[in-house]
Amino acid sequence: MIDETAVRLFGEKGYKETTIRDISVAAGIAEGTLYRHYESKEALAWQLFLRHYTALGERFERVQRPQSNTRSKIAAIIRDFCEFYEENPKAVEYLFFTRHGFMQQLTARKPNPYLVFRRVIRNGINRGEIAPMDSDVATSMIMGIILQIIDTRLLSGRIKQNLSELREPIVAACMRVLSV
Amino acid sequence: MIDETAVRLFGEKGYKETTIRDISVAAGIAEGTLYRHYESKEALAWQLFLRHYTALGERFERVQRPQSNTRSKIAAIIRDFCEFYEENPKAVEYLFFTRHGFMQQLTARKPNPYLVFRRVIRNGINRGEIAPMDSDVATSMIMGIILQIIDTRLLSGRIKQNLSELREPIVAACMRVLSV
DNA sequence: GATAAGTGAGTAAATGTTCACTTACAATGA
DNA sequence: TCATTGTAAGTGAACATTTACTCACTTATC
Repeated sequence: MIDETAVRLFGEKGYKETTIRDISVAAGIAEGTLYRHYESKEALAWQLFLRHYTALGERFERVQRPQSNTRSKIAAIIRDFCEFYEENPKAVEYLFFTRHGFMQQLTARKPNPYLVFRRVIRNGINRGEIAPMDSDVATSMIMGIILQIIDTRLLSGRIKQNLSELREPIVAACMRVLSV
Repeated sequence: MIDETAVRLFGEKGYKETTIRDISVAAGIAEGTLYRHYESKEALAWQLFLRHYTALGERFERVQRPQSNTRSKIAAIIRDFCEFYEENPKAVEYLFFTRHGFMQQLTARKPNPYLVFRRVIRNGINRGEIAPMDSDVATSMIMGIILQIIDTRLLSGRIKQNLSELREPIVAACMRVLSV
């Protein structure tokens, strides 16, 4: 309960603007209770970030592996991202839209969605299944397409469809970016 | 001096994590001085946001107008965005990466980069110069491609090139997304 | 009965804002 | 030309509020 509430509030309002009081009230516990589970607000935020980021990386790895060619690997990851968002939108908002400094603190040891994605793209380029290009640039472009749609939906409300309804147009656009 | 310093700090650290003290020290003024120019910290942040967001919208309008077809209008806007970022990276970071709630408070009265971009895309679709698609989704995809490259560069340092070096690959990728 | 989990008033530090006072300077009048 | 006056800008100590965190004490669980 603490964890879900904290992720939700961090995602909705941001780290700094979410207070321990906010979390404890929303989770229905006392402020002191939180410190039985986490050493500090910072430790709470970091552990939640790492847990969800790693979980997403593991999912990406799991869905791309059984696919035989680059095109279907990439499509599988994008579809999985859409699904993950529908399951846990607040986690995605927390991971990608909150300006915690946690991205910089990541090591390559644990599953990392960005790196999984990049490896698939890089392999695709090496095998000649994708037009040659900088793999970091390509990965950023693809992630940007997805994330900005989510962001526009959230902030402006101009996009009315669910992400799952937009899944195939997103896949198609990403394929065009990679010329695959 | 106050304005430049505030935009820089808001962009680097975020609104909430930037204190009045931070700004006044960095700008070399007393804390009280700030309140001779702005009514509150919130008013400062909002006015700076509006000023830069409007300026970007005006630029987009100015560079797209003389172009004769949709393809070159879009290319002109994207190139101008890259240029704007090189001129004032902190402003871009503040406008697009800081989770202020200001996007929601915008009216359509003043020049708005998103809406300029969307209108060009929409007109292109109506004239048959772009494949039919939801114009909000298309606009988000294009902006996402650019913004995520900036973001990855900033947060992970994996992308080493300047944005201007990546300008033409970005334009090409956006064209492919719009099938134009 | 021992260990873990829960509680919430209390604490010290941080932060946005105020205000009485000072400085800068342009306009006015002799 | 100099003195006077009015206005805007600058200053930073003081203030009230917020906030992360602590701790002595209680409750639950095995």
